[in-house]
This record gives sequence, C-alpha cells and structure tokens, in this order.
Amino acid sequence: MKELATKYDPKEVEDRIYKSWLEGKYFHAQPNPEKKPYTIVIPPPNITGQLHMGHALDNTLQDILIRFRRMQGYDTLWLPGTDHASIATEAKIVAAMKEEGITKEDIGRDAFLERAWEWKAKYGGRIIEQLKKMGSSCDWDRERFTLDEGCSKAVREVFCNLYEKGLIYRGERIINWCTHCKTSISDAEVEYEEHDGNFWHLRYPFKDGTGSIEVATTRPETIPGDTGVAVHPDDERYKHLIGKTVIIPVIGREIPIVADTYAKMDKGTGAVKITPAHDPNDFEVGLRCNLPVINVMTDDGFMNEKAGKYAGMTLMECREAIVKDMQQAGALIKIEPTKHEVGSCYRCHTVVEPRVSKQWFVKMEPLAKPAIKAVRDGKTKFIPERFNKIYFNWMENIRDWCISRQLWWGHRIPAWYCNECGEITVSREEPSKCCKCGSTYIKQDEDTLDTWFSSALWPFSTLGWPEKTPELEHYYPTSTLVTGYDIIFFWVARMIFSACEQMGEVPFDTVFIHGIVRDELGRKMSKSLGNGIDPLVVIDKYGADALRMTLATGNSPGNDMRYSEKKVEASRNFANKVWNAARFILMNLDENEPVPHIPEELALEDKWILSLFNNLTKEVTDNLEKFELGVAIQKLYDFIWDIFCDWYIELAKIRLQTGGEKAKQVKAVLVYVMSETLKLLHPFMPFITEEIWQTLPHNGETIMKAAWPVYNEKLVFESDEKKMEIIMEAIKAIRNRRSEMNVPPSRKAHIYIATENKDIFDIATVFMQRLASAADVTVGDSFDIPGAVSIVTASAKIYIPMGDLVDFEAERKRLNKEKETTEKKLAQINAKLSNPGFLAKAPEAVIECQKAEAAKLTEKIKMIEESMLAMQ
RNA sequence: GAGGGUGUAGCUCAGUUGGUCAGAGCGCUUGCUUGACAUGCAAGAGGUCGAUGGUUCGAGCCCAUUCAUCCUCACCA
Repeated sequence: MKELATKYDPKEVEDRIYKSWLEGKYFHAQPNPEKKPYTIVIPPPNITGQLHMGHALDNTLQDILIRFRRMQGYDTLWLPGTDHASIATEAKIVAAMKEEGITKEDIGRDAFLERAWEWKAKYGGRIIEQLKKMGSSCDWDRERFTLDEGCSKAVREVFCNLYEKGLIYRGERIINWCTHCKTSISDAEVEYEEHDGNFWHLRYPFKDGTGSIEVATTRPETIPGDTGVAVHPDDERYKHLIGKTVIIPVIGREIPIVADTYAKMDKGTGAVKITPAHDPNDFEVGLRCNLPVINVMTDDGFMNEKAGKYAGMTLMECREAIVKDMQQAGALIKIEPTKHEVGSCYRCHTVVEPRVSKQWFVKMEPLAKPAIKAVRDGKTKFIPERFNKIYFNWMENIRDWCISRQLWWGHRIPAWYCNECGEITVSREEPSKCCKCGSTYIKQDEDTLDTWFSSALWPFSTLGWPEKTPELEHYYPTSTLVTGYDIIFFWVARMIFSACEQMGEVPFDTVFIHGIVRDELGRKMSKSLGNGIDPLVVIDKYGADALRMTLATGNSPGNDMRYSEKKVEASRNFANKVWNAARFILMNLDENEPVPHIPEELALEDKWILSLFNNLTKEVTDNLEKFELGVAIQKLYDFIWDIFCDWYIELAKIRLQTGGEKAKQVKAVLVYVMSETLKLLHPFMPFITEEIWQTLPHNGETIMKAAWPVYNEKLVFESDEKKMEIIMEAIKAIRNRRSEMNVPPSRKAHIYIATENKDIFDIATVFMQRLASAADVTVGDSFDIPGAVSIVTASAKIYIPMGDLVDFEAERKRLNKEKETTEKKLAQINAKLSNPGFLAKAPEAVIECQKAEAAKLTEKIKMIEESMLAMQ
C-alpha cells in the first residue's frame, strides 16, 4: 500500500500533479457530438498582467465549474487565452523605449510592432504560467490571443460586416482624449471622480458697447475655443439679445449670441458660452447653430496656436493665466467654489479632455436593441439577477462607441483612403486600388481598434469563426461566463450585442458575476495603496488548494469579499484535516487492498454516514448547478470535519481494533465515503484530492475523470439517522456534564441509561466507552442510583455516579434551570399548535414536526422531574 | 439627479423557494500527550438578525418607511 507523507507539502505535490494532468491530456477537449457540451471561455487576462487576487478568484470559480461538469460527464471545454491590451501594452513598450531615449516615432510603426511582438513573446506567457499554478484545467492546446491570425480575421470580418450594414461610420465628434496615452478612448473607459473646482463667472461685453452678458465656466482654458453664447429662445431676459455680437474678453474675438433650448433658463444666469470643440453638448449646439469649431489643444495636453498668447502652455497654466488676465481686464465677476466630476483615463488616470476629433464609431442603437431583448427573454441569464438592471440601464442609454485608437499595437482599421478621390475602401483583404475611382494611390488608416472590439468577439472568434469549424458547431453558444461586475460594460455587454449581430445567437447561457477581492480593511487592492496580496506568494506558503478554498468559501455571487491570511490558514488547516483523515484510513489498509464495494452488512453508524453522504451528494450537486459555490464548499467542510472525522472515524476505530470481518466492513465504508467525498471536494481542492485519491484503492487514472457521485436511493437510511442522533445527543450531554464538572477524560465512569430505546443504547455502549469516557454502560428501564449525576435527553435518563464530585445543590439548580428552558420551548410550540390558523394553513409536515418536538420536550420535562424527585 | 448593494455573535461573513435558521471560521474562556491531525480533541460564553410599521397561522428572509454605509451610472453654465 502506498503511503502519504506525514505532512502535506503542497509545493511538492502540486507541480507534480499538474504535470501529470498535462501529460494525461485531461484538460484537452475534442468535439464529441454524442456528449453534451459545457463551455467556458476565459476572460482573457492582459499580456501585461501579473496574476492578482481578482484573477485568482475568477479562475478558481471557473475551474470549479469546469471540473464539476467534466466529472459529470459533459464534453467540457475551458478555452484559455490572453488579450493584447492595446493601451496598456503600448504604454509599457513606450516607457521601456523612453529608458533607451527613443520614441515610437523615432523607430516607426514596423520596428515598433516588432518590439511589441518581442515583448509579447517574452512576457505574454507569464500570466498563463501563473494560472497553471492555480490548478486551472484549461485546454492549453487551444490557447488563443486576441491578436492572433484567427482573431484578427474575425475582427476584420466583423468590422466589414458592420460597415457594410452602415453600423460603422467615421465622423467628427467629441470624444474623450487622453493626453498621456495620446489616443481617443471610449465613454466606458473614462472614470469619474469628484474634485474641488470653481465656477468662474465672466462678463462678455456686447460689441456695440451697450452692455454685457454674464456666463460661467468650470474650464476657463477652453475660452479661446468659444464660438458663441447660447440663451433659451423663450427667455424674456435675453430674447432681444439674440443675434447680437459679443466679444470674448482678453481674447478679443467676436462671437454671436444664439438661441438654443440647450440653455436652461433656470440654470446659472441662463446664458451659456459655447465651446463646440471641447464639450459634447456645446458641439451639438454648435451644429444646430452653425457655429465654428475651434480646437485649442494639442494632442499631448498643451494649448495650440489657436489659443493665441496661451499657445504652448499646459492646460493648467493656461487656466491660471486666463483667469488672471480676465481679472485684470475686469471681466471676472466672481469665483464660486464647487465640486464637480472630472473624468480620467482608466488606464493611466490622466485627466481626460473632451475634444473634437475624426474617429470611427459603432452605431449602437440597432445593436443594443436585440441585445436587450435577448436578456429580457432570458436567453442569457445574469447571476445574481440584479445585474440585469445594470445591463439594461447601460444598454438603453448607450451612445455610439468610439472604436478607433491612435495606437499602433492592435488591429489596424481595415480602411484605405484614396488620395485621388478621397473615397474610403473598407475591405477584408488589403485592396490594391480605390473601390470607386480605381486609383492605386491609397493609404490605410493609421489607427487601430479598441481592444474591447476584439474581446467582444472572444466567445466565437476563439472557436474558429468566421470559419464553420466543428468546435464552433459543438461548443457554441458557450455555457457560462464567469467575470467580475466591474467589467460588465466593457466586455459582457459588448460580447452580447456582437454575438447577437454576428451569430444571431447569444454568446452564453449564463453570466456568473462575482465581486472583487478586497484587502483585510475592505479597501480595493491597488498598486498605489500597495495593499495588493500576491496570490503566488500565498500559494507558495499555503498551497493553491488553500487559496482556492479560501476564495470559494463565503463567496456569494455578485458580492465583494475580504481577503485575510487568517482565512487561508483556516483553509490550510482543512487541507491538513483531510490529509490526516486519509492517512488514518491508509494506515489501516492492507497491502493491495481492493477497491471496496459497500458491504452487504452494515452497522448502524455505517448506514448513518452513508445516508448523510448521500444527502451531501445531492445538496452539493444542487448547489453547484445553481452556482452556489460558497454554500457547497461549506457543506463539504462541515461534513468532512464535523461528521466524518469527528464522529465516523472515531466510531470506526472500535471495529478497526476488533479486527476480523467487522474491521473489513468498516474499512470498506471508510474508503468508500472518503474517496467519494474526495470527488465532491475535487473541484474546490484539485491537488490534494488527486494526491489522496491516487493513494487510496481506486479505479481509473485520475480523479479528474472519475464519475461525479450521484444520489442513490439505496443509501437512504432515515431511521438509522434518527437512531444515531439519539446516541449522539446522549454522548454530547454526557461530555457536557463531565466538562462542567471538570472531570478529566482519563477518569472513566460507570454510566446507567434508563430508556425506552434499549436496542439503540445497547449498540451505543461501545460508543460511549470510546467517546464519553464510560467505563461501563448499563441499559435498563429505570435506575435508582443515589449520589449520581443525572442527565436528561429527549430519549434517555442517564446517571453517572460521581461520588464526591457531585454537588447536589448545584445539581438541583441545574436541573431546575434546564426544566425552565425546556418548558419555555414547549410553551412556544404549544402556542403554535393551539393556534387554529397554524393548524389550518401550515403544511402537514411542519405540523407533524412540531408535534413530534412537543412530545420530545414533554418527555424530557417528565424525566427531569423524576430525576429531581429522586434527589430528594 | 437616477439606480443598486450591504447592515446577522468581539472580527470576517454564510443563511438557497417564508416553517430544526439563529449558523460557520477566527478570536475568547475552560479542560485534554484521546494511537490520523495541537494546522488537533472536548466543552462553553456571546446575537431583540440596523430601526419602525405592515403582509402572513408563521418573517433574518416578503412589502413600506427610515437610519447608516458602500458602489455604479448620469448631469452640472
């Protein structure tokens, strides 16, 4: 018989086991039409990324689901891959080049991309290796990359499809501009934060010198871009001024007063300055009122030549200078402090400038509609359900999606401009000439696509689309998408509308949403706070199973959780418990012990544990199917520790010592329950369960492919469960009394049990010797033992002669107190049972249960009274 | 401005469709070299389930109001 080491050493076990899984190709999936598919596509981590707790949680949950379904017999595919992360990666490479003193413009596009690919080759696989440390059972043979050939083909296909349908267009719009990344970003990529700011109230004089009009701004640096002042057409105060010309103070440019309903009469002074190039609302007003658009900023955050004397200043310098000049010119009326939301880039946290720019956009409304319907119709379900609302809210108010980025690392936009006629040729393949005039003087768009444009296609691009592959046929639509709520807008929503449009079908049945892992104090883990916990460090210290168990335990869908090392310790202790239980069992097995069957003949405790295990199987399966992973692991924990180890193994020792047939019997049950429980535990703690399972007598190569336990009618032993409960209640009561009296376990005592359930307590005799420090047990109808401690349970009166240890006064008090609490309980139940409403409306089973409870309590009170009488 | 989450033992949190649901882990107290495990065993203390009202025979769970706290989205001349 193989042996387990005295101590579980995750470091030694995990790498060895993972390697054996890889060698066995157990993670690999091949489309098998005979079997039902279960598919998960991984949320592709950025190639720039390092494994953090968020990944650890996300991948633990996915691996639990995948391993569970694999064991259930599904044709299971967990498809891994990485995301090229255009902004993040490009920023890293630019930063690295800066160290060398060169810019990307210095070396040009091709050389830059060469460097990027080199970088990818060097670091892109790092996070994948880290995922493996977690035990992730991805099909690594199918690993994909958003910028690989297949994904790129899918991207071009989708771009062209949408363009041909008129759902992608190019135009001048206000977009969010990051002056650090020097690219446009989408609305979703802007994070807002409240900042202290000011309203600067300014006086714009009329050209004819007849007065002035007051306007206010929070961004004085945009004043050089003002091209109008708007008032509401019905505003009596200003009606007569419409059409008048005002002069921008300091700047000196003349601009008209225009009428537009955007100006709200009850807001501010009712007059609003219009800067079409730097504000989305102003842009619209500008269009309606035919105002010119003057962009006063450079793409790296300076004022440009249009800003006149302010050119070359940073935006902040310009703000200060303008305010100062306005004041000197007497145009500044007042400064009113205020708080306002300032947008910043979600990648680099630089303040984002709204700015007019020619970009590519996806027209969202026609795409959003079917995507909303799909979720409304339940084709894709969010778990927990409340995320439906968040999804709907976003989708229903969505604006067009700016998809072009002024970056090089990414999918280049498949559009070519004709130098002769200006026509745009959009094509899947590189065109040789203009589609309109046939000129060969064409040039491809310099920009690349938003990273999320390619990740939006992930569920089908990775399965081979636009080719009709067997994989796509079999594994699509995927089953479950596991991700955090922070990424619903970026990714989940975009996958749904992309799939609806391209595939005519939702990308997944279920979106299983989890929260974020916070630090011990409930703060978000972040680089700037330096409070991040490195999962790899935790794995190194406690093992991957312990980390996984920690992340699964107490995790409820959609909610954040706090990480603490104490929790990992608890999980590590649990692993240790499982390990030692197995060691104990193995210690008692013979060489070449065959794989056991459940014996024909079973003792009471065998039936009890089998029955409880059987229930556990049902509940854990049920919980996993409903994505209640935290509940499932809690049940496993309780069963293994409190039921199997603390009771069954202790009871098993009796027959193991006896030897012979009885020992054989109990060994079979021990091995059976242990190895079946390991299967239920395997999705949560894959390494330790595999290591132990391999050591126990088993059939098959790996626990990974062992059949998931199923509920078995033959293992239902309800009456035996009840009998065991009666015995356990008695044992606990005895322990309790002895403990209260400070009797050490070494001091054995005679125990007398007066009961109507003599058959049960006859069996319990040996149990009591083992677990309740009984020297001997006498079972009978009634006893009269002077000077004994008496203990009353619902089914027995127990006497323990304790001689001088007994304080009769205290005994009486204790019994009295117990009687009182029991009577209180009984009164509560009787109140229910005498309530006609309860009797009429409560289900039969509930009433029966209450009646039984009442009977038990009545019996108990009777016995307490008898005991008290006997003490007189 | 709109929407949402959370509030349960000292701490961190479970509690699945309203009826053995008042729970777990950690911490705390007490006692144990119990033949797998001190990363352990046994016993114990500790909670009006944020507050108030309602629905119901019955509410930690459903509804309304309210307080606290966190988050998301939107807007701001």
